[in-house]
Amino acid sequence: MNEIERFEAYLRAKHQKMTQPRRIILEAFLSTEGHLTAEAILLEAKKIDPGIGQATVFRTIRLIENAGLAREALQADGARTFEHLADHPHHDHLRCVECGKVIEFLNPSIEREQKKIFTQYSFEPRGHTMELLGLCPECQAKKRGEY
Amino acid sequence: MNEIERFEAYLRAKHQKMTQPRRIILEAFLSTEGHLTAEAILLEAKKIDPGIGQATVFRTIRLIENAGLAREALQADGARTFEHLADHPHHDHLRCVECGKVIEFLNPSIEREQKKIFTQYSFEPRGHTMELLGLCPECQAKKRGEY
DNA sequence: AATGAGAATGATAATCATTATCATAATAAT
DNA sequence: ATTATTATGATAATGATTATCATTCTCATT
Ligand SMILES: [Mn+2]
Ligand SMILES: [Mn+2]
Ligand SMILES: [Zn+2]
Ligand SMILES: [Zn+2]
Repeated sequence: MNEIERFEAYLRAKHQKMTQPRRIILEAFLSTEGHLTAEAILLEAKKIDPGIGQATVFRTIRLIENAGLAREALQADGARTFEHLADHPHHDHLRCVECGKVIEFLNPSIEREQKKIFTQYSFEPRGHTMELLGLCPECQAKKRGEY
Repeated sequence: MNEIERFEAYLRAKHQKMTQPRRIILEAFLSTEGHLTAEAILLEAKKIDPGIGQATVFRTIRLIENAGLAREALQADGARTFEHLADHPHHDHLRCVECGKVIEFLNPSIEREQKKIFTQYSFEPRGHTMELLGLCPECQAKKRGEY
């Protein structure tokens, strides 16, 4: 079952409707990689149909998220960003505080410890966010005056 | 050196001034525990001096943060929250997605692995955020119908 | 203690991302 | 095809944070 089909199944289960705008927004979103802002998704969707409204993008992103096809990536400054999960297993982020570069990684040992913490406090796991913040090698060089 | 003195030293180093509002806001902030929103800090500060303006609270929080006396706690919904670091070593958070309850913890093994990741990618560490999200025991009980 | 340049304050307006509203249009079950 | 229901998009509203700016406060210097 592909992403579109999964989205349709989700909507059916919720007695909601699959529509042209929703299909277009999902396609636009899936067509890109990385962390997208609602505005970026709107721009991409408008390439397919210029009539798409941004309210619909906000609404549809939430649907896609609830359908389990996307997750919110830790928001940088102003706007929230989202990343889709197609062919993209769980990972966390290492971000450069200077240039914003993002490296995705997965550390099994950390994931294991996190599970232990849920167990220790009898919490039912629902997810986690983790972002490591640092200065990337390039920005370190710039700081040193190597232009 | 206590918190107020550290704040004064920070301001002096930056050629900025210690003022009555700044002192009051810092005191109000320090007088509480937990994760405070700017508005909550304003309310606390107004108990000391009702004339304090909320713009000054926003400005002063940022100063306090840059002085290394506070950090932003992962924002829940709308408003950012801050927690002071006095007598409060580094920790991460386990939050209930239902009732918002927060448990603070520190896992040395995770901290160690995070350092390794910085090293692996040659990033100069600047910090990290981590929040585990789950359902607390009480909210699990409620979900089961035990009211 | 008085001065004065620079910095800070607080009231208010401005931003900007996200939500709410609502009249109109699209969807899907019958 | 009918129709009850839901979705859309334009627009206004919201709410947290920032910017503006005339007035007031600080503090190094006299
Ligand atoms: Mn990612
Ligand atoms: Mn905390
Ligand atoms: Zn960088
Ligand atoms: Zn709970």
